[in-house]
Order: sequence, then structure tokens, then C-alpha cells
Amino acid sequence: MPATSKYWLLKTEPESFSIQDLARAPKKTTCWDGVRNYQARNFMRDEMQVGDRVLFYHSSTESPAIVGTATIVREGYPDPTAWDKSDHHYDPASSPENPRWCMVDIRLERIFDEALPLSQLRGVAALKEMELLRKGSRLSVQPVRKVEFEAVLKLAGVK
DNA sequence: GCCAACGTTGGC
DNA sequence: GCCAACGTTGGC
Repeated sequence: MPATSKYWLLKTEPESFSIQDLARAPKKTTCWDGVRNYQARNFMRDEMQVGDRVLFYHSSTESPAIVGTATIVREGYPDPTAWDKSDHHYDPASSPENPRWCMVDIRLERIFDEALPLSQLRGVAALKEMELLRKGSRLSVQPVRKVEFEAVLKLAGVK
């Protein structure tokens, strides 16, 4: 994927943080902390830019689905939960002096009137090569092609 | 540097 | 809860 990608997909388990939680957050904004995968980190650290568009995805739930959109409002900066011993994502190899993990801030754009479940997305020709739909895909931060992003918005009935 | 063992993700 | 598909770790 080229460094010019402007579209992303972020996964979250709604039991820990859902799009409804994001809607209730101050300024409908949150930091995307807790990512502990190098490929996902690199996307956040090196490629995400303010204004990039985001598909918001609920995983590990009864009906995994894309549930809305968000935008990047702050570019990559160190994830302080990595050096918080009480945090579930604590990593002793990271420190304020030498941070290993990274996060961005996102702001809610819209919650879809109807979520788009994986089962529905799998039937869409324009999404045939989408990373999310690849067998065995686990990346929690992944690039999305423009045509894919637009196809998803169309499915969601967003003008 | 190989690779087996282990831990995690996440759909089903 | 099962398990396939990954990523990471660590012995050698």
C-alpha cells in the first residue's frame, strides 16, 4: 500500500470500546491506545495524517461489522499505556525516553443507521480484495483503498 | 538464522 | 468454546 493512503480501518472490541463510547467521549475524540503490533504501529506512526478517513469496525462480537466512520485528528505520538505497569498493555521494553508504541487521535464522524456486517461485505464485488475480508486477517489497523471506502459508504446509504 | 513452542486474534 | 491463522519468543 502506498504511503499516500488516506483511508483506514480500525478494529475494536465493542465490549472494551465501542463507537457508542466514542460518541459519548469529550469532543467525540479518543486516543487509539493499546495497539501492540508492529505493522499496525507503523501505519499509525508513519502514514496516518490529519484528515484521513477511518472505517470503524466492531470485532469479536455476535455480528462483526463496520459501524461508522471517523477521521484522524492527531498524528502518531507515543502511547503512554506502554509504560504504565497497571495497564493491561504494559510493555517493559517501552519507556518515556524510548517509546516503542504509538497511537493517533480520532474523532467520530458518523454512526451508520445500519451496521454493515461481515457477512454482507463478503458479497460485495468492490470489496473482494479488502484486507478485512482476507482469510486469516488479524491486523487491527489496516489501509483501505479509496474504491473500498466509497463502496462501504454507499452500502451504508451515506451520500 | 532456523524453527518449534507458545500466545493471541477473531470468525464461527 | 473451537480452532485456524498469525506474530513473537527463545533455544540451538
